[in-house]
Amino acid sequence: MSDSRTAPTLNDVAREAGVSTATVSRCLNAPDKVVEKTRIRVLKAVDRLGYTPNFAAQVMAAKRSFTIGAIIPTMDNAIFARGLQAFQDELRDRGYTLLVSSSVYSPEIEQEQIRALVARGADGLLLIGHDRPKEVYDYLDQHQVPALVAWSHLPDALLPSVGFDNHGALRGITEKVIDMGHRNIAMISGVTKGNDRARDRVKGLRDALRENGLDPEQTTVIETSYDIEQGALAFRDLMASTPRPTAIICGNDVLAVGAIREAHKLGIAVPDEVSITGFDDMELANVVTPSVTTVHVPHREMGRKAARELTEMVAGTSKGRSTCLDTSVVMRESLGPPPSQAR
Amino acid sequence: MSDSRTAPTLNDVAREAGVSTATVSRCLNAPDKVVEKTRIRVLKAVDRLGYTPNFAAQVMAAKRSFTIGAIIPTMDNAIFARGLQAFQDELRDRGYTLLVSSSVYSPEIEQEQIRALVARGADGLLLIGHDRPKEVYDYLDQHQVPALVAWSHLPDALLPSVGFDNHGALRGITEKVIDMGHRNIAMISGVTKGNDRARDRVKGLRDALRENGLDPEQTTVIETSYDIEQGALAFRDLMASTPRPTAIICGNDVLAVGAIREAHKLGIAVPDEVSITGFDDMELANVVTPSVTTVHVPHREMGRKAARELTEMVAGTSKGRSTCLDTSVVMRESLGPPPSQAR
DNA sequence: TTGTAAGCGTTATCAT
DNA sequence: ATGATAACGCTTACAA
Repeated sequence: MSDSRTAPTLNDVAREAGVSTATVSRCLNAPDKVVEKTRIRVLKAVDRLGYTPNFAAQVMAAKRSFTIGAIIPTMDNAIFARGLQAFQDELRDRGYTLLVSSSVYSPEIEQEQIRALVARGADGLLLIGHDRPKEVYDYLDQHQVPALVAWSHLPDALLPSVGFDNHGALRGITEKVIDMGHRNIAMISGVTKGNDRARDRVKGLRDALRENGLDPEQTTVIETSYDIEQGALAFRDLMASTPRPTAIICGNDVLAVGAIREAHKLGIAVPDEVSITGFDDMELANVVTPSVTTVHVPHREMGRKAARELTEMVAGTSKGRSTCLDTSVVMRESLGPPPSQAR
Repeated sequence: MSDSRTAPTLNDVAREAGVSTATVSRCLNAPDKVVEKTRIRVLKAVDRLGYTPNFAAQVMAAKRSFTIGAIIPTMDNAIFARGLQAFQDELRDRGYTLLVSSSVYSPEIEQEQIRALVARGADGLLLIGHDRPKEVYDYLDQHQVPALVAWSHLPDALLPSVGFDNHGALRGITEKVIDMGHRNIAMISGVTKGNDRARDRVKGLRDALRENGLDPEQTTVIETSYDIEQGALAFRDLMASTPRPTAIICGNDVLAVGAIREAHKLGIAVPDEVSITGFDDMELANVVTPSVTTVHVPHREMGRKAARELTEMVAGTSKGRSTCLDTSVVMRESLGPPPSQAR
């Protein structure tokens, strides 16, 4: 039917239907502005040719893409999966398409991906956390691209955020650990450089210790990447130190699971000999043995709320409102009182 | 510096540097076609204005985007994460950007996402599995978009694929189970509709049973979505049936982990009372207790190979070669001999 | 080596 | 209600 092996354009459709390109465009974008008879004819032509609008051309002409970009630190584990899926679902409902890419926890790559997404006409951007070079913010400002931060909440940051209080959450779980009777506590944290969530969590630990008369300076904090293997390694180190901590607070469930696995391997009973806690309440946390006491984060709600807020920002209905969602500690098996000889 | 609150264009740069737009374009795309002195002047202007090329315009003019799209069934768990990360890494090395979206296991959404990605000028597409309406293939054909299938390998499919033999892999693990002495085997499978991987795995089970003198008709196969909770539910059903199976083969590690968790809850010992196997060798599988005997899939290798093949297809260097990667059974704790009274 | 200008496929503003 | 036609920002012959 078509003259050659190439995608049909508006022009082809117009010719096929015997109308102008303007009419075809209207049929597609404002059907009520064209009389039924012509419309049917045009739509038939569209069907016959299998026409799909060229997006690049649309973006150029309309300066609007109904596309939202999201850049997450990693796709390699499920930390961001649930929240992002909810984000996409809500966006779909609102007529937007989500494009995702990963920065592999590298600021340079994130910057590159931001440029890629913006250049691609993304109407808005979802970013994770607030930590990034100032020039990125300048860039967003110059290009007038609305951006929203998730997974972190800072009231007076450069960008609005739909997140939660990482500092408070970790302080909360630390308090539970202290209430259990633990006095010798260590932490396995994610890499804090360029990661405000990880940094706030460590701060939360320190503050909770201080407020309870414990010395933050005497507390070991091992920093490592979010990886089961790394969690295991860090745990092994911690168990070799004297005095051995009776509770290990992990900055993330993945690390906690790594620690639990290593404990199992070393024949150290959890929580009888050492307690372990996580953060995120990933599915993983409730599946390992013992199940992980952790901080529950309302990922789905965060994703949905972020989608709503960001689309409103894009539509110009909102200047960007920040939301702080509640987290809670989920008590499971991996946290118990310290062994009696340690008292 | 800039006249207004809008992104600078080629024209702005050209004016700023006192050259034509063609020269600016050349500086960016073919630097050696312009003399050093001009180039420096231009690049300075680019810098000063914070210029980023408008991608839509580039795509329209050059009909090339250096973008690859991937549509995966879900981001909600880690099944595709590892392979996809490797895919992206390799693409980056080759100068391509990856855009991912999820179809939520729905053919309609997949189709919509394909159109979105193609309309956005994706140079090539990565799809999961071969099962989809013919019109999708027609669409890809008409738009001349190279596409590659992963996670599945079918020699004579419409699209080339870099995957593995789902049928053979499940047959392989079933044989191990039979060799262990099991005669009463059941399966918890993923949804097979529109999913050739899941379907091939079920077929693999049936064939292995038949080849070993067992009756596939007498074997219960429960079909459910890839979800820990669903795996748990299915396991509970299976345990309530008579005669109770002594081994449960799961179509996926997520299901296996759900089953293990439920066994734990029901006080059924794994593998002493019932053996459980998985598929994929996700990180998860080696972290639960007992660890899951499963089919190892070379996800990273698959991702890298797929990226190489697809970029070659895009470049026109390859017409699309299919590769079948090897899988292997990883023996862990969840598979053991059947309880003696069941013999 | 550099500039000119014709597209690329839409949308949107005017006319008609 | 429909049709011309000028953008949109870039690439790329072709000219100079």
